[in-house]
Amino acid sequence: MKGTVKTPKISDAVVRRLPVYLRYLTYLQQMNVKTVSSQQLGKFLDINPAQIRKDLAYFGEFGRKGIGYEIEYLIERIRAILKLDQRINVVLVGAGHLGHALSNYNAYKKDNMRIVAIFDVDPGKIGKEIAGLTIEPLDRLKETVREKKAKIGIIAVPAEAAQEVADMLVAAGIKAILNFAPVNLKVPEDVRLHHTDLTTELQSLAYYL
Amino acid sequence: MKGTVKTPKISDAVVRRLPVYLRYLTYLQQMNVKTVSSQQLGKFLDINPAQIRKDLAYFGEFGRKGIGYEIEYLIERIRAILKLDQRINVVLVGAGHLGHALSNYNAYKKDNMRIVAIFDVDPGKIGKEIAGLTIEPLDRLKETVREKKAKIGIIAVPAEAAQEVADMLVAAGIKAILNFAPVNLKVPEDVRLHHTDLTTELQSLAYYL
DNA sequence: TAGATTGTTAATCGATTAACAATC
DNA sequence: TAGATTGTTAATCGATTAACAATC
Repeated sequence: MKGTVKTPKISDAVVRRLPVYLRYLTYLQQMNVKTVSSQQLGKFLDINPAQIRKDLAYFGEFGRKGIGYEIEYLIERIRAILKLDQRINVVLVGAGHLGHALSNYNAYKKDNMRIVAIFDVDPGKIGKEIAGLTIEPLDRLKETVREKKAKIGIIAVPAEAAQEVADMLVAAGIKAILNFAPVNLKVPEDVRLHHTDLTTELQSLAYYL
Repeated sequence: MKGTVKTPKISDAVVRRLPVYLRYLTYLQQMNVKTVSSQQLGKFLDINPAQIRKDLAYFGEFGRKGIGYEIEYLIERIRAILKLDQRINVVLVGAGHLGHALSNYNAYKKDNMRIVAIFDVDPGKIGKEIAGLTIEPLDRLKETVREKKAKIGIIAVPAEAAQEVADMLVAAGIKAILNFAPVNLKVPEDVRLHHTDLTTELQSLAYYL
């Protein structure tokens, strides 16, 4: 399938900066600031102002020459770009401490992103509540993903179980996975896989000592 | 330029791949594999073989032409590069669910990296044990960092408290910080700061839906 | 040996930064 | 208006990939 060139290819680096902009803009909004320039944003975030302007310009003309960006409007636009203006349901697999920590992020403000189900294999955990959600057995995954129309899956299980869980998420129709297990997962090309790994973070940090 | 030794500047991207190599090499070692080529490594890790060879060549000639890399030796060398052959003490601030999850990574094999102290401000938590460590009050931070010769600090506190904790870690002499709070911290230039942020990860993932 | 694979240089690709006309 | 700031093109920088002589 070549040729659907509607959107210019946006690099992952750009996409990853958008939530960073969003967070600071939201903070400024709370401070009752109305407009901000790429200069000011860049100074606080340690990002080159030209880069900020370029990042935003991929998606439209959000600023006003001589003025800067109107904060409320820019927040609205970035949220739309990231699809945060729509309801996005997330399922979480693994109800250990990490799973607990993650489910608490649920309380996240006016975000439409919500963890709507938590799964575990441990019979001792199944049936218990975390953050208002009842822990379900893993074999309910596919059914629940369908029922809740979940689009994102989070893997917070031990490394040994992670690939199996990933396969189950894929089989359930999940197209975006955030993996916290310290292992390189294999997923089909049409599934977006992000990986956050404490071990890797700490080990690479050690290099700079 | 005879006599001038150019210290090749190693990019962060390279450093971040080393732990990934290390993890797969360790797996291969457990599988009793003795040697591996950049080709094989690259195929499994989805990394260009030339890049793997180049990454490793920054640090020395670890392979043998026509053969590949001897796994045990390469593991040893990467561990030395990352300073994982030395004892590295880590302090963790924040004994919530995330802190719990992080301290469990302690059990990490033959790693010489160890979380040696956990801090919190909550009087209800101070004195309790996590993973064999007694939670200390935050005002003991400086003293404990010195006593234990800790080199890395992990911030696992709410966003509002994160900058203050960062300042305390810096004041205590910590030179490398891993921040899990969803906020942009300011630290002196000589302090290495890495940031892992669930919110940002999830939000950027939403873009790809 | 001959095939395989490294280490390294050169080529390519992509991302960041500088510069500036347009314009608020 | 005149100063400020965007959006965008051009220049630069850096990272990835290809290619290949050296050699196991």
